Amino acid sequence: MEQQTVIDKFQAFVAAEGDTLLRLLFWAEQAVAQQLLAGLKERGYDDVSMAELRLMQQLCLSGARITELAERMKLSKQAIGQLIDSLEKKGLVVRSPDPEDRRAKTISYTTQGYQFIADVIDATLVVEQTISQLTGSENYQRLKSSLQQICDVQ
Amino acid sequence: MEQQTVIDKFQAFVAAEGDTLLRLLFWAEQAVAQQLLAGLKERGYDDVSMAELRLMQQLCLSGARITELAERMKLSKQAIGQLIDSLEKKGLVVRSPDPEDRRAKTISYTTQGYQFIADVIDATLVVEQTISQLTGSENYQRLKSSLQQICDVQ
DNA sequence: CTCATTTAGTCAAGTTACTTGATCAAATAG
DNA sequence: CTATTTGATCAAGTAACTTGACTAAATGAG
Repeated sequence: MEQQTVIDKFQAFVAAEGDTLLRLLFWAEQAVAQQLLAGLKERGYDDVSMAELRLMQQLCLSGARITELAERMKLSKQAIGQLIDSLEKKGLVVRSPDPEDRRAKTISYTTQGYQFIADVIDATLVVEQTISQLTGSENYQRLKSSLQQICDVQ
Repeated sequence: MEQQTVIDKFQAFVAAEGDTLLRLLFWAEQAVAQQLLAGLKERGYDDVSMAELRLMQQLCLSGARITELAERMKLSKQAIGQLIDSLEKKGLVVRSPDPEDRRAKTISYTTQGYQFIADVIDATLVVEQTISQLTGSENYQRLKSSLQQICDVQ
């Protein structure tokens, strides 16, 4: 009976507050990722994983060295190296020697990789517009800025 | 130069719209998960993974049979079975024969599992309160309901 | 009632997305 | 100029899944 109250407590919490923030974030991310992957499939890409996609995006936004990518994505250099291997095999990126540091390598898009990223942006715009219409654009802006605030804490 | 415009386009999008919704969801979830795991560590739990934690929560909210848990969590029955194995080894749940169906098994918390879930609820409340103060409680409610809307589409 | 089918769960093996530890060569600091 | 740090890689291990094959129990149709 002490035990039952614990479950009751949680269920009452869920009833009152709606689902847990963490669960909502998890499922919302799953849903949006699914929509984006579907959009990419329509555009002819069906063998790129979310991990690879995240790296392709990060490559747009920050430096092109493995060490920097690892820092930004909060992963080990080895993890990034493996993802680069995979993207290289798929013909989306290439490693080339860094002119400023002979230990380092610069990661850059192939022509095919640029096309891919263009399609990702396109598909992303569609997904974001759909969701903006769903929530209302005012709520959508607020949603994004609240999420940004949560990220900024770390 | 055609290629450069693609990156420019994305960077312009990011500059104008803030980060991508998907990236924000990803990083926000990471941040909140980290806070919750830290809270659980303070309460003496340091060997429970997020996958296990999600299952422990789901067990509160819906039926206790592997098949139903698999449906709710959108995972295979085998995946749930493996997580149950692991949670059983940690002493948090037990399998017992289902009285209504001799093929089936009922998953229930051990005493230790109930205590764990009570601590999860406690830690969750702290995390949610912290974030609610960060965003403002009005924004926080809007955030949750927008996320719920996004989840409901699927 | 019986036989065919579906359903609940498990076993085994494979994949993805990571991790840690060791190593090597190049850069940098004292 | 030597000692240390840094950028990347090799190798091996783990977590969190997946698919496919299987068993036993439930169900439904004739």
